[in-house]
Amino acid sequence: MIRLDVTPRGDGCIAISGYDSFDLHDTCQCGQAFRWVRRGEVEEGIVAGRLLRLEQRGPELILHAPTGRDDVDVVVSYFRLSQSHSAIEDELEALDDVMAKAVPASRGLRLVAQEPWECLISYILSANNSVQQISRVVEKMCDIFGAPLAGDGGRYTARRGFPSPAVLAASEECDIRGCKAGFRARGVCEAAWRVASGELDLEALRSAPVEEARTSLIGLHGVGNKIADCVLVFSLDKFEAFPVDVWIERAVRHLYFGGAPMTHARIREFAAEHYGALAGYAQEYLFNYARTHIPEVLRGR
DNA sequence: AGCCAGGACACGA
DNA sequence: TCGTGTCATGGC
Repeated sequence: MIRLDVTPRGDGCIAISGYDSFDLHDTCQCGQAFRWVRRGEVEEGIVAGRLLRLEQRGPELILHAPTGRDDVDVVVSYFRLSQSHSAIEDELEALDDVMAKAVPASRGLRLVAQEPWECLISYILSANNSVQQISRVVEKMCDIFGAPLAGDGGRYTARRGFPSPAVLAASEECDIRGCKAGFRARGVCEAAWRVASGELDLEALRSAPVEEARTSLIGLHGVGNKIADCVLVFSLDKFEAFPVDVWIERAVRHLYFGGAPMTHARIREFAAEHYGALAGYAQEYLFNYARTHIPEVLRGR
């Protein structure tokens, strides 16, 4: 547990400092969450219906024009700033020579605590899709179905909050398709029905055992192992999960097994055994590393 | 023009 | 239980 310093400043900003290893841009732009927009040095995002505008200046994280005093709490818990992240990075780096390269390449990359509902829908939209396109579809859904932001009054952005389960449950599948969701629209609607009706309680999954939570998620149309694992790691604090996508598959095969073909099941098995409770963190460093170093990876380092 | 993207699913062998 | 075609959409 880390003690943070929170300092209100004359210009209306609030400065947060005292956290250890944290890189704002890497964390916001790595593709784990889809609503962060980089505007110069400022990262603009919407969390819990609040507009957050953040800037990292050396050891300080500046929160621009907070709309309420508990914006700080949202920022701290979303980025897990009270957590000692360098301890996790140290442990991973010491684990093997792949991590010894992957971690320094993205030092300060955090696993953010997304809201489970937004995370679930975002990742249903991620199936066979690109980060860029996922972001575009999510933003369009917010434009059409989302509520205006509390407190902002349109001063800084015209963006809206993520649509509630009730609103999406009341929408038509063809309207979701209109946001360019494609074949994923059915899964979005079905998830909305199940959550809005109370049949699926996402918050309750946070305190459930991993396997139980995974089984509940996989019961949804359009949610298989990979997407379930993303929801588990990125929003339900199940850091032992290890989402295997095309990039992770390449990274594990080429960096650990000499390029030999492997099933996803075998990769997940390897991750559980090799990374244990830190698998989710390892996965995020590998994902970034593979995406930025993939030519070397494919050429055999 | 074709291949790929933070996959899942139904189908057939 | 394993592979394979299919599903929208857009960027490269």
